[in-house]
Amino acid sequence: MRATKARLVISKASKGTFELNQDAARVTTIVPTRQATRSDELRDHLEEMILDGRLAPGERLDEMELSRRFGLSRTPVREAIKSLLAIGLIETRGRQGTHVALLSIPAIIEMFDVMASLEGLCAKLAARRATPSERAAMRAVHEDLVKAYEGGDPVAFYKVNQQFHDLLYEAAHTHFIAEQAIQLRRRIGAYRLRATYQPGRMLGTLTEHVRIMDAIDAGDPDAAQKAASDHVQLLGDQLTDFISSLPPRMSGAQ
Amino acid sequence: MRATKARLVISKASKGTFELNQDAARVTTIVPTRQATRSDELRDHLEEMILDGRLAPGERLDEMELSRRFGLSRTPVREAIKSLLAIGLIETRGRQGTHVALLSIPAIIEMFDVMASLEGLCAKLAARRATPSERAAMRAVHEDLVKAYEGGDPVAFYKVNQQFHDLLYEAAHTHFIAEQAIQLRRRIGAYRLRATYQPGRMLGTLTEHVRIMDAIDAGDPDAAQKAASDHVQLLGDQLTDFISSLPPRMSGAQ
DNA sequence: CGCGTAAATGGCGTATGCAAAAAAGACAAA
DNA sequence: TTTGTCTTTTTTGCATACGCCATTTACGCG
Repeated sequence: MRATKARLVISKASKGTFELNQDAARVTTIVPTRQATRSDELRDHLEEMILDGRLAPGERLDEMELSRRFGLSRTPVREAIKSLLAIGLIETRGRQGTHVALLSIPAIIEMFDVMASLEGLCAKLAARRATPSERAAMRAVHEDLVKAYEGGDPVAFYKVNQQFHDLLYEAAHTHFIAEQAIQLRRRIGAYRLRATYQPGRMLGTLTEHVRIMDAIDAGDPDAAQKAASDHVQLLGDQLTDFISSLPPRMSGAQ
Repeated sequence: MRATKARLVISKASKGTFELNQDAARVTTIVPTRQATRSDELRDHLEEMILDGRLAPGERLDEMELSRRFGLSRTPVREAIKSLLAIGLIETRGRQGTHVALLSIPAIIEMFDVMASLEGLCAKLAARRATPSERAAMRAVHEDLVKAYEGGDPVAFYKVNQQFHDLLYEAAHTHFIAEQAIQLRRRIGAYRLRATYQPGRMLGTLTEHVRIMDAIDAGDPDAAQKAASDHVQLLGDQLTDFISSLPPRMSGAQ
């Protein structure tokens, strides 16, 4: 198989380019983002598949099958798998191949605990550090979220909601914490999406977001921390209630 | 280079065996732990080298050099690197190879913030869940810690202190949170050791530990959470003060 | 003497082949 | 029927080879 063979373009082409980092009006630094390798693309693609449920928890990831399916050799496949292994999204069971990680319900609860802490930290910092434009951006996205709610589109709601939280991380001006939060969000993303469908959750989200934004605007770090933490905790509670109510076979959790 | 060539046994031989998981008196599940591959060994070894400073922040990791040095081909080296990349211990700068991650001071501060949250969560859970024997074990290790303090041995103190925190995680009966805490502790471990040498830190640690244990014994989750969180936060504050006081060249942080 | 362009070199990403180990299956014996 | 062992097959782990890209260096031209 040579380079002439049709190469599958796996995911978004947002990589392999340059990011223009316009700090001030004058300086324009060019940060060369490493162009995505096939291994990177596959990793992102697999991650996406896991998160949106195309790869169910427990499902097997066969190296050769993936090679065939995506038209590359086993080497990049193995490297992608190694990455996902290190994050904890997948796990190896002896010699029986690698499988999408199964999350126990206690583990999910713990994850939401941690997530709540992280979001709380971000909100606390945002209350101290957010610029006026960042606050405005959050309000603006919140308007979008209201629209998505009124439109009754859970998927759009889920996406816009994610934007809101991204803005929160940005407003906190953190690097490590935001990174951890995003990584954790990925791990529980598959479950989190389901929570959106819970009755009353979308409306609850809206009011909770307002509470967070108000605290940030008021410059009250403690209130912001509590508001954000509670927000995530409520989500987690509702989700775990939901999962617990399902028959074990359907829950996707062992 | 064939298998006959002398193979470097890199690290602890704790893997490649079976773990007996005796749940009750009757059931004995056997969890086959995958035997450590060369890639895994190298990953652990590199991680150790990074943490104890043999690989300095910013130092380059050359694939071929590592292959030569450890007597294996580039493939397992690359896989080990991929794993460390995913964790964030190393990073790739453009096309110039991979380097040990440089931690900025703000990043270190954030890490201690997160660490404080995680420890707080564990303490909170421990206050609710710790068994009498677990509480007793913490007291016992604390006695060792006092002895290490009286003996004036910072390295021993550091190690026993780590034991204490491990016991805290255990008493919390968590899996995910403890895992996260340990992983994070590894990332800031190199800096944390230095904090032990700060004047008054060892004594402070002792009194703070007592506060944590008292809260746990009293069954007061909130007090335990705050005590543990404050404990880590104090450590972090003192450490960042110390690092900030160093000339930039010596700090190991950019 | 400086700058731009082209060749060279070093390193990285990917493909492929081989060997070993473990799981699965078949067959025989108790 | 069940169990134990041997064989087969599947799959993983590692080594090696090759092509490409980027950086660097050297040479020529202005």
